[in-house]
Formats: sequence, structure tokens, C-alpha cells
Amino acid sequence: MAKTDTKTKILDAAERLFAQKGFDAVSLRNIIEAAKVNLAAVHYHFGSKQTLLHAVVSRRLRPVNEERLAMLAEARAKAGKRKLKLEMVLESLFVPVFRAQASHKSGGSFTRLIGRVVFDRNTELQKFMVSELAQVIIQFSRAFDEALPGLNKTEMDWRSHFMAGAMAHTLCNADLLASFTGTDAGAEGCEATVQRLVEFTAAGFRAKVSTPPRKQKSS
Amino acid sequence: MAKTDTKTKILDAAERLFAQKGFDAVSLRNIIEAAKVNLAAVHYHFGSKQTLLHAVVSRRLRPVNEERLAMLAEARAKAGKRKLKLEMVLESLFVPVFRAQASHKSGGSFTRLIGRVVFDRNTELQKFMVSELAQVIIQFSRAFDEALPGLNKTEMDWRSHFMAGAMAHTLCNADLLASFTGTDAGAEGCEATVQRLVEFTAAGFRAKVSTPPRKQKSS
DNA sequence: CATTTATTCAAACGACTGTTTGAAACAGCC
DNA sequence: GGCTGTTTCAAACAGTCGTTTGAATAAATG
Repeated sequence: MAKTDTKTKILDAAERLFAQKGFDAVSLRNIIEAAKVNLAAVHYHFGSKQTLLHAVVSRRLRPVNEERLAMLAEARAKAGKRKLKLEMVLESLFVPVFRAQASHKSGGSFTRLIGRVVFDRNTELQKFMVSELAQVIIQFSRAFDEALPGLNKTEMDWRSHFMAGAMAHTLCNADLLASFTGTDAGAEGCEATVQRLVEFTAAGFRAKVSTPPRKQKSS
Repeated sequence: MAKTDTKTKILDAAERLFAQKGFDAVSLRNIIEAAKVNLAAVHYHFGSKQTLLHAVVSRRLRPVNEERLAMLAEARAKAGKRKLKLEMVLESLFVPVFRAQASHKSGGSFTRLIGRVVFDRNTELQKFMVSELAQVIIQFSRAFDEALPGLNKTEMDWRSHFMAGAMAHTLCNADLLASFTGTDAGAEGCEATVQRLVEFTAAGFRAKVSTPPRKQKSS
């Protein structure tokens, strides 16, 4: 393993650059220059720039999603017949993706990439992301329903939406916080960040509903 | 006013396209085709693509920010010597930008653009946005401090960060909610959406702080 | 009116884009 | 050795990009 695989070199460089500047703003020539490989190698190994992006995302996101589902299953097992704890569901969703930042030597670029991808308006990419996240979305929306019985569906959808926004923004723009407020995002471990995010979103989920549901069927 | 101003035609087309596909993904030729003007007109009136983007953003954001500050001032006046109400601060921040969507004939494109801009990693654009938002940031972070006395600064910064993420995501990806959950974002007026967002973020701001502040000076 | 100023237009600029090609270098195996 | 399939490489492809140019037109001013 002295000489790193070309495929890996491309993935690493692409991951870093996509996260830094975004998908459109990075050219294949930027990538192959950073990876010190030939231009054609990209198409030989990945077929196209779009497919390369898919590979970059998938490489990191797949294990994260597996861990998410595993943590959720564990939370379910621990709850037993009792009601699922909202905080544990949120932690199962946040911890794997935030931990991937610290653990992997990717230097924090990966989480920024994931956060960015959520907000990128690339039709192809969005279809791909939906397919990658399908299981996670299904399982977790069920878990939220279990953890918050009585909350009507519309309200649940919106609050999940808000929660996703807070998560994505935190992943994507951790440095913005530093520049705006002076608070250093990386000063404390990602556990502390996750803890703060869990508290914030859990409280949001549990907020008293004041909006009168005009036409609502479910409870 | 039978023949619309060329400058306005460009701004309108650019706003719609930028919001739909993003800054990098839209070419000047896409814009001038939609606006039915000559290519050189863009550089004649705006100087560059980057400056055009600034103009597009500024045209809508400036009145929004003025209204934000006005609403905040009114909330302060109404509070008198009493403590500023958190919900009113949040409403002052949300209502103008969400209402701009419904009121303006831009067809909802503007809010998506603003939401997108927050997440775009364009150095030039970020500097511009910081300068445009400077007053709003200063005034509102002061207001949050007044509405939530006792919350330490670090926690306040993080929660503002989460709140901004929820807001931006809602502005930018209202249609995502529909595709994922089936809940139609536009079904109810923007007032209802703002109301939900206020409830969610207000609860998040008020959440009990469990994270022990390791090294903290302020209260 | 003429003359200046502001605006529009078609055409081209050089640089950069993702992708393809076909030959060279390399590996492993008989 | 020769032969097979895989991987690398330089070069070129056909476009698109933001921007510039200089002449043609419209509007405004004297």
C-alpha cells in the first residue's frame, strides 16, 4: 500500500475540493492536478464527473447511514416496550455524520460536502441522494412518530424539515459561525456540538402546537 | 411603462434563473435569452456577472432588511420597559423575508435565491452578504440577548446558528418538503409557515442548557 | 437642425469545460 | 519469451463560458 490507488487519490482530492468550493466550481482539471493523476483516469475509473460525485458522496455517506440505522435499532432495543426517547433518535441521526468529520482524516471536508449536497440544486444529484437516503428517511420518520405520539403529520413534516435545515447548516457552515460571532466551532469536540443541536431540535419538536389545524384528519 | 426597462428585465430573468438553478449553473446567455435582451447589455448595465448577482440580491434584500429592523423597533416600542418577547423578535426576522415571496410577483423565486445565497460558497458573494446583513446581525443578536437573559454567549451563538439553518433551509427548499413527505408547502399562506418556524425555533432557543460550560466567563 | 450622450447589437476574443481517442506502459499468466 | 487484459498518458475534440470590441441605433441636449 505504498503507492496509493489512483481511484482513491481521485476520490480524496475530489472530496476535498467539492467540499471547499462546490461541485460546479471545481473542474476535473483542478482535481487531477491535486490528485497528481492523468485527466483521462477520471473517466476511466468513474465514467463522468457526475458519477464521480456520486462515488465521492456514497463512499462516506453509506457507512454513516448504516451506523445511523444501527444506532436507531440499538435505541429501540434499549427502549424495549417503553416509548422511544426523542433525544436518542436525534442522536442516532446526528452522531454518525458529525463523528465522521472528526474521525476521518478528510479534515472535516466530508461533512461540509454532505451539508452542501443537501442544498445543491442538481436534479441528478438529488435523485441519487433520495435513493441513498431512502432507508434512513423511512426509518427515522417512523421513529419520530413513535417518539412524539400525538403530533399531527403536517406539523411533524415541517419540524423534520426545520431540523434537517439546522443540521445541514451546521454541517456545511461551521466556519460561518466563527466568522460571524467569534465562537470557534471546532474548539469543542463534535460531541458537544451534537449535544447542543439535539437540545435545540428536541425542544423544537416538543414545542406546543398553537397553529389550529384547519383541515386535519389524523389526531 | 409599456416597454419594461432593460435593466429590470435582466434583473427579473436573472433572479428567477439564479433561484431555480443556482449562480454557477446559470450562464449569462441563459439570462439574456429569457430576458430577450442583448448579451452585452448585461456588462453595460452591471459590469460583470458577479455584480449582477449582487444587484439581484440587493434589490430584494434591502427592503426586507429595512422592514426587519422596522418590525424589531416596533416590537421594542410595544414592549416598553418590559422584556422583549422572543417570538416577536423571531417574527421580525422571518415575516419580511417570507412575505416577500408571496407579495412580490417573483413567484417565490426570490426567497429561494436568498436561502441559496446563504449556503453558496462564493467568497466574493459572502463578503457582500455580510456587508448587506451587518446591521441586521448586530441589531438582532442584541435583541436575542435581551429576550433571553441568562443564556450564555456560546450557547446563544450556536442556537442562532441552528435557527439560521432552519430558516434558510425552509426558504431554499420548500419544495423538498413536498417531494419527501407529500405535505404541500405552499398550501397554507406564508403566515402559517412562519408561525410554525417561530414555534420551533423559539422552543429551541428556550431549551434547558445541559451542556456544562467548561470555561465560561459570562453569566 | 446638428451634436453629443446613452443604449443596443452582432461578432469575436481567449480561456476553460467535460469528454473521447489511440497509442504507450504496465501487470499477470502460460 | 509472447500474449492478455488493465491502467496510464498526451493530445485533441466540440462546446460553453464571461468578457470585450466597435459600429449602429435611439434619446437627449444645445
